[in-house]
Amino acid sequence: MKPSIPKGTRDFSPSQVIKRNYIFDTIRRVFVKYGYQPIETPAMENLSTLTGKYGDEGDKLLFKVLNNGEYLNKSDATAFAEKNSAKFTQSVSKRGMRYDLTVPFARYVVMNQNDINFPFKRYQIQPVWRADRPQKGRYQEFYQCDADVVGSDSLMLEAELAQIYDEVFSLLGVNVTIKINNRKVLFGMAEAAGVADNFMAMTTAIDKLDKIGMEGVTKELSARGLEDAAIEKIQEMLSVTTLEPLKELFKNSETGLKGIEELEEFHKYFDTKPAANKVEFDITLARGLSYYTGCIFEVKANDAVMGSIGGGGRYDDLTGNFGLKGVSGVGVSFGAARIFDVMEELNLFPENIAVQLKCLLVAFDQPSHQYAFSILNELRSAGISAELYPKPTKMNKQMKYANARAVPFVVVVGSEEMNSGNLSLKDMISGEQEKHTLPELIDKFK
RNA sequence: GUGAUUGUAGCUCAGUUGGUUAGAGCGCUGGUUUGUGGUUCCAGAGGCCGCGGGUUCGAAUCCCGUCUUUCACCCCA
Repeated sequence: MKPSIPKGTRDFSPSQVIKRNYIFDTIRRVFVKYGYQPIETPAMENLSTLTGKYGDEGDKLLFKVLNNGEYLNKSDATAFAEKNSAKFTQSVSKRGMRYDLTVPFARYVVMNQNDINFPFKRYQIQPVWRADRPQKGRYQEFYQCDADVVGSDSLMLEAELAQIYDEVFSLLGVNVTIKINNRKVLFGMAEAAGVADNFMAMTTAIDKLDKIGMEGVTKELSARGLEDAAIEKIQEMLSVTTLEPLKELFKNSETGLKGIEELEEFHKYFDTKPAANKVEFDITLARGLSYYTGCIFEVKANDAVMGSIGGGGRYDDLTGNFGLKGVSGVGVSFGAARIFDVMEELNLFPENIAVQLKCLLVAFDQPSHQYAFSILNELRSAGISAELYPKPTKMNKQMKYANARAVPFVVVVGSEEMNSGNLSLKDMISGEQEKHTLPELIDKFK
């Protein structure tokens, strides 16, 4: 059979994993510095944990795991006859692949609430799965790197998370704009326009502003049943780029004013330290995930065409779904695959991270091969990443292998070297060769 | 889920209006050389032409289905 992998999934070669780990390590270091602790959760969750948390669209994108055993005995024959896939699926699948890291985290918090010391700051770097059609920068399996805090509603945490974004992306060398808005501001906008009932329709429409333009948004809003007068009011508010003018517009919306207050509070904390990247209020930022209730974030790369490479926000009642009320949470997520693509496109990976092997030993014959193995042991004992070609075959072949491995140095060992103890060190870039004793070599490689 | 698009050697791709044993470059293997690679020279291996069906004397080529690729929409990291 011809080997293949499922659509939307990828293999990662050594150099890709090394680059990806470079991103992960950078993110992890910053998370730890800000006091976040690691947890991991299973790839599979009970479907009941996942469904209903991401909206109808999200539910459709959940990967379901077929039950084991004689699952057809217990299946819903009526639903099958009616060709009701959703209902039938319920009867043959009780587990699903996790769709993000936030909902499993909320589940974890509720299950472990007695052992957790609140506020609880955790980070998590694991893959998630979505049954989406693959596209540019979209896969069915991808890594998320999340940091969340639960058990405090302090706006200081929003500021801290924005600082994490700023610090990670400046370490990686990616210029970004951190966009911030507040769901309460969006609700205030709906109230001010008199369309509070159509809040969700309004937010999904204006979220597309940068893509389809004001004209497209107008069309979309009127298609969703909004009155012309309301649309006009919304358009007026969408052109606002600062908080001040909104205060007058929101004078009858308690929620809207609260949103403005929260954003101001955020800035009181955040502005105490200069940031490397721009943090920008964007009233058109809406975000699809329906569990957000307060501040929302989105990060876009300035120098590459790519969807958002990070997002997050505050969710006041995510644990409420699992029976723990009154625990507020806020978190951010990094899209590792997209960050990878952006860094690749802009050539931002450091040159030397892919080269881990310091030197390759090659031997001419069997006695010198064994002697070279003892040299290899010495180098490794000194903490140097080294390798010996497994057989003393033709030099041509061994050198070709060295090239393919992109190793910077080759140590050539033959009877001459074995007798004198002076080893031939070949610089694979310049092609030059010189003799060194073992201690000299160790010194050079360190 | 909707609309397009792609599939031929390990990789990148040719393959004429349907016509005999399907080609190239790179890579790979062996030889040449031989105490030295990123530069030769010679030889060789490797293809259910994505998969299934159909039209035809004859299909890589035309038709249908299916899977896959890429892209846009929906949605989203």
